Amino acid sequence: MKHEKDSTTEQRILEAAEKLFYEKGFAMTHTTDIAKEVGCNQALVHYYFRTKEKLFETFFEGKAKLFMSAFLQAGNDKDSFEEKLKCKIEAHFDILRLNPRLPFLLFNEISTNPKRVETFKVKFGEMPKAVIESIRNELQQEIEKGKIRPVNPTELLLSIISLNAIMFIASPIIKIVTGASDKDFEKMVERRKGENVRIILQSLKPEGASSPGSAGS
Amino acid sequence: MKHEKDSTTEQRILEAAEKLFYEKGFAMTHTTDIAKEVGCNQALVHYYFRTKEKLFETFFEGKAKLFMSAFLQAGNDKDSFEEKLKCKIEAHFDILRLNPRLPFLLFNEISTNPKRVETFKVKFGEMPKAVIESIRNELQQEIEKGKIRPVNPTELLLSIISLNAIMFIASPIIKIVTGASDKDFEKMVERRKGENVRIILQSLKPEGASSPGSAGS
DNA sequence: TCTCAAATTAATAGGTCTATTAAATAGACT
DNA sequence: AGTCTATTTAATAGACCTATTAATTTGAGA
Repeated sequence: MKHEKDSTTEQRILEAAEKLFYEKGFAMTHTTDIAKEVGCNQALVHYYFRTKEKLFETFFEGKAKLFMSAFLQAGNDKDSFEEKLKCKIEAHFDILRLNPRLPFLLFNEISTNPKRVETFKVKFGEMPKAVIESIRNELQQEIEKGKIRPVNPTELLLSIISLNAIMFIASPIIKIVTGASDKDFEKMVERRKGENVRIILQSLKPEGASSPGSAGS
Repeated sequence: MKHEKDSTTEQRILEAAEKLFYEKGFAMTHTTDIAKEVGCNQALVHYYFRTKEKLFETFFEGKAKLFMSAFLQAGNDKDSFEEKLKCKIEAHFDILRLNPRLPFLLFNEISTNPKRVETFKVKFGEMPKAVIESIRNELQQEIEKGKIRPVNPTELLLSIISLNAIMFIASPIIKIVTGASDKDFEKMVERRKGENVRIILQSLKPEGASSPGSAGS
């Protein structure tokens, strides 16, 4: 009677599935591929996860939470608003760096598969709202002090997520366009992290701060 | 003998394919689906496009160029650098608004299918480089005048693309998180266009422009 | 009307993928 | 050793998908 959780085979199947789902998406990954990757019989994949759909959901749910987790914890010990925000941005960026295919997969599955939307709603729950409210609070204080211009927290969050995610979503195109090697690209990624912090912080500054030319409307 | 280009059927098949490829991606769209969408026999799809692969490439190539086209034409008649840039950003944004699934598809296919990378290289050719060089020129002049801080044109382009694309890539998540209706979302999109211009322009301002607090590193 | 090519369809070969089934294996416990 | 359960495999049913083929329809021109 052997049934320890995370024993070996089940775990290894899930890991192989993760790798392949990341690489090729749901539709292009077959249970046979997964079995081959693990080196086991294809029926085993179904033995443990019943259907490919369920296997994918296990994987998907596991990853979904990771995505925004950075915004909740990081930087709460820091004093200044800017430091806190910087920490959150960087923490999020680092999570994505460790899971470069994650944002893509998230957007992909939610866009193409109505089922995922439900999963996402249920599993994500109120987390994003909590994140947004927490940011709204912080923002409010700074806005009242006149240190930053009025900003919608949702939009701020979107800006951060988009700037952070894009390096990883667009990496193949970036490599093509710039002709960067993997090592070059790694450097670009690191640079980009700082750049994103700068862009965000600078975008928060109040109006009329050294505006050149006639930047009308 | 009937062989006018863009007659009807071939066109309609391509359009149906576009719709479905956008919605469900390459792998999840079947030639039978396309035929059903058109209301014709499935063999017709193959009659006109030989293989599903070729059909997709026709579609893909057609769309790929659209993506960056905005940066080449728009705003070249404007005087100030800021106006020019604003035009380009907005033109690009508007293209995406008309083709909301385009950025996603582009990233998706290039990421998951090595074949696409080649197609992209060949068909895109030097276009992105031309765009980048053109921007580099404009930037250089402004940087020398001290009106903006030193910025890598590639990174600027990436920032613009990412900010513009994200509304459309992430729209399902945004709708879930914010609970926005389609109409609300449409407003958000419009707002976002202006916001992106502002973020980009502000991010270009030189250092030390009304920096609040101790914005160290 | 007759002819011929293009357009369209019905039918199906051939391949692949998921999921199930039944049988074989291994390991713990008696 | 013998039993029992969990694990693993081989085999295959059943769907479904792409692509091809051969036959049918359509329409334009001789």
